[in-house]
Amino acid sequence: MAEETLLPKLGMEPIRRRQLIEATIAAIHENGFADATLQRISALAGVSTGIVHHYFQSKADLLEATMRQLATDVRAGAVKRLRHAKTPRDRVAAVIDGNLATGVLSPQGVTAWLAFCSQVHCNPNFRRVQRILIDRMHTNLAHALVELMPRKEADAIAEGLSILIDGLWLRAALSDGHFTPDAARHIAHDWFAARLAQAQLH
Amino acid sequence: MAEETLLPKLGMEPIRRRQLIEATIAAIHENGFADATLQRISALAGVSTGIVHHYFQSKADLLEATMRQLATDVRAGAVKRLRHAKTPRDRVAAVIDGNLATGVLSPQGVTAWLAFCSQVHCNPNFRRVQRILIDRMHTNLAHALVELMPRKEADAIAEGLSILIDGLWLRAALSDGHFTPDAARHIAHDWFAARLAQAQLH
DNA sequence: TTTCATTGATTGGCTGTCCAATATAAAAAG
DNA sequence: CTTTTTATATTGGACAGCCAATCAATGAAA
Repeated sequence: MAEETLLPKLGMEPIRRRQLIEATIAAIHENGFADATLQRISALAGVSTGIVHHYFQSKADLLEATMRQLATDVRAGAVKRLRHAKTPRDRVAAVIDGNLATGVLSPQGVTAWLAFCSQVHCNPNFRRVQRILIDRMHTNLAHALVELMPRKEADAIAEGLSILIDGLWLRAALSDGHFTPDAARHIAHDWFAARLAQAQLH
Repeated sequence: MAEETLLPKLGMEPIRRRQLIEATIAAIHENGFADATLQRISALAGVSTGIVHHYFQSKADLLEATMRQLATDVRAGAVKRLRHAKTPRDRVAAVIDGNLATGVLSPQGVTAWLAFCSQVHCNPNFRRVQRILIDRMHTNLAHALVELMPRKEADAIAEGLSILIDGLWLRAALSDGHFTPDAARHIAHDWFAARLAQAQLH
């Protein structure tokens, strides 16, 4: 897509890798996982088909790198916000807002992530990436909540909240733009507040 | 899969269609959407490859019929339970239990459904099927809740609950069996109770 | 010169689709 | 109760087309 006017012929690797990963996400968004061929991907990236195997071992390698990139981007949003959080409630809010940030919930990103999720069962590498992301989200939430309530309850609420966030991702992918990140965050905060209020009654 | 000992040579259509749809679900579960080829599907069904085009116009037709079948099965679970529900709360419980019934949350079923969802953006037919299912779930929930609170709040809770249920489906697909339908229903009921309690405070 | 970057044609394999050939059960005719 | 006819059911191979992967050749910077 982006045409570099100058031609830096050395150190192209990180540039091309990122370019191809972006193109892979776009191709999955447009054609679906099954029809995201190397031809379409390299065309979207504005390079020849042969170049893919110069920077990635195989198509599977490119796909795995793409999923890793998506996971890293999501994770970065939460980590950034967690640094400025003081109270346990702040930290829960940081996880919610990080995982449902506007950049994270882009139509292309969520569609691609969903496609990778649908392959988790038959691809151990995909499963590992997905597992790590979910586990870290759960850990962050549970660590914050355990300061407010017994461990058992904290775990239960952390699990429920992470599932709700998953549902919001899914809805964002399915409604493709007509469901704003703002609305998603509002729903998550709302339901968490209700659940927390009930937990602190007894 | 199932071998019919007698050979009824007439009226095979409904039998074969169901057989191929089941095999499609199994193939997606085992190989993923992209590698669920007609060869694998027909092999799983125990028939030749040519027979697919005798009962379905094309592979796309078979896939669409498969997604429709999954949607119909889910819907049937909710409709059945709704008939015996008297109070608004009963009806909400019916929707929750119907959409998260043990049969509905089978590993094969949720994996296949998730795969279809990942194609929703680039396939209008898939999008239509998915839309109808979500809309009906929302309508059922909202109709029940509007008897307990103002329409605006009822809509909000209906939307949140349907998103939570989506998240539970997703989690069931990703954890592939290690997440029981019982646990899913418990989480849904729990969070709904908390949200309802908060809504009725003012 | 040497090394990295890039191209585009080629290859072998697998895909969905189509189709002629065959088998079987039901219906019709003798 | 046969025999013939008809319609349905099923097979497996042929076909063109597309795929990922490979590679020899070329271009450009160091």
